[in-house]
Amino acid sequence: MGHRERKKLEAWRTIRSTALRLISERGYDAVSVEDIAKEAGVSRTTFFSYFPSKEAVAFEFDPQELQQWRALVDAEASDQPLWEALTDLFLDITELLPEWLPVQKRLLVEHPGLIQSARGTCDSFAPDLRAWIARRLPDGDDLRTTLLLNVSMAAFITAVEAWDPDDSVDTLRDTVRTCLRWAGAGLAQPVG
Amino acid sequence: MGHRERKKLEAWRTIRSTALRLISERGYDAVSVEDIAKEAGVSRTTFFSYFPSKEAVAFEFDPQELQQWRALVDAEASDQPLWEALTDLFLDITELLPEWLPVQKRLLVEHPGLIQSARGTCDSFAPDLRAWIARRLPDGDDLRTTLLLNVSMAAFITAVEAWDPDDSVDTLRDTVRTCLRWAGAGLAQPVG
DNA sequence: TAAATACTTGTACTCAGTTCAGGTTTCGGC
DNA sequence: GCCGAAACCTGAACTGAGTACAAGTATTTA
Repeated sequence: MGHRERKKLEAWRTIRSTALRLISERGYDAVSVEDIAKEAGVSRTTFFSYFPSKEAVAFEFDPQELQQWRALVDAEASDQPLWEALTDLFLDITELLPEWLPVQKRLLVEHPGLIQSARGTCDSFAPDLRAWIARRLPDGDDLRTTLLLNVSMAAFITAVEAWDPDDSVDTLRDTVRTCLRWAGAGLAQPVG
Repeated sequence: MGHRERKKLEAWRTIRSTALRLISERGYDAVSVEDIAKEAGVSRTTFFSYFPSKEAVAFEFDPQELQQWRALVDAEASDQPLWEALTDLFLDITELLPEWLPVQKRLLVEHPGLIQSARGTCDSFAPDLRAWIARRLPDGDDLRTTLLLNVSMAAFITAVEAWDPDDSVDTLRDTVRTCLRWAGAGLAQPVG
């Protein structure tokens, strides 16, 4: 990892942590992009070269962690059934972001309007997941692929929504497992 | 329906149709709120008293149609199993918005960034649907209720995403039925 | 060391969204 | 029909997000 790349990641993390700290302290609306940039020792222009929007800075994935997760997806070659393997990939995601997750969740609780952009976070890993599902499904059934992707994400998001950030991340993982299991078993059935 | 209420609905519809027309003609980014307001014969301030944002004007439900759908939900008392009844409620939604749906879908195809706010449209009926589900589920199982809501919406959205706006709305309905059936049967199972 | 390339910065701009004070329209009671 | 209250519309002025760009600085490669 060259000097340049290292500095870039460092800057990314400085901006993100500064942003989440300020927002936790003062609330989302009371913090401007200019505040964040100034506090992170960077210009407003540079802020927008790292993050496409103010909302993104709160929810986007750490580039390195995302890369690690992508490697896991590519390497996934277990003999588990599709849905179980998919569940594990979502559990992997929760492993990658234990640091900021409680802060982000608290932010969401206080500011429900941000849920939309929090969901947008999924866009960063959805394409990889979609390709992975398509690979494991018989010949190009696009509708089924998209449905598996969207429904599994919905189950995942449901678990995150239901999770109390004051509880441990393990609690979240249990809920993720439950939601994915229920969705996999079929929601038309009574609880089983 | 008093004079006041009627005028308000009329203004709402004028603004919406003007907005969708201009956006179809020139593209989303090339139309400003000021353009829409001017063309609709109303002030910018008034625009924002009808719609919370520029994105909302393209996707929000017609208040009257939403009210009609709510009446359907409240009246729903068939002896169908939960998941079938839920499917019908989603099909009812597609019945309410045949007029603008193709335009909206074309807008989404050309401008994928708007998908987030299109999903936000669901927020207008989600609470009603949630209450309906909770009523039909054994004692306050919040997690299960939310999961049913989120997964059924995900299946619905999948169908809309997969739908080609040049096809008939009946095609969309078929896809909605398919997606809901698959999700209800359990996605861990092979296609059935 | 020098040229090419990537990154940062300040400036200036557009436009979404909010606030507010004042004017206009509609409504209910008489 | 008349009048006061309430709802509604409007223009003006403001904040702050996001973009474009030209000039400067650091990094890489040869």
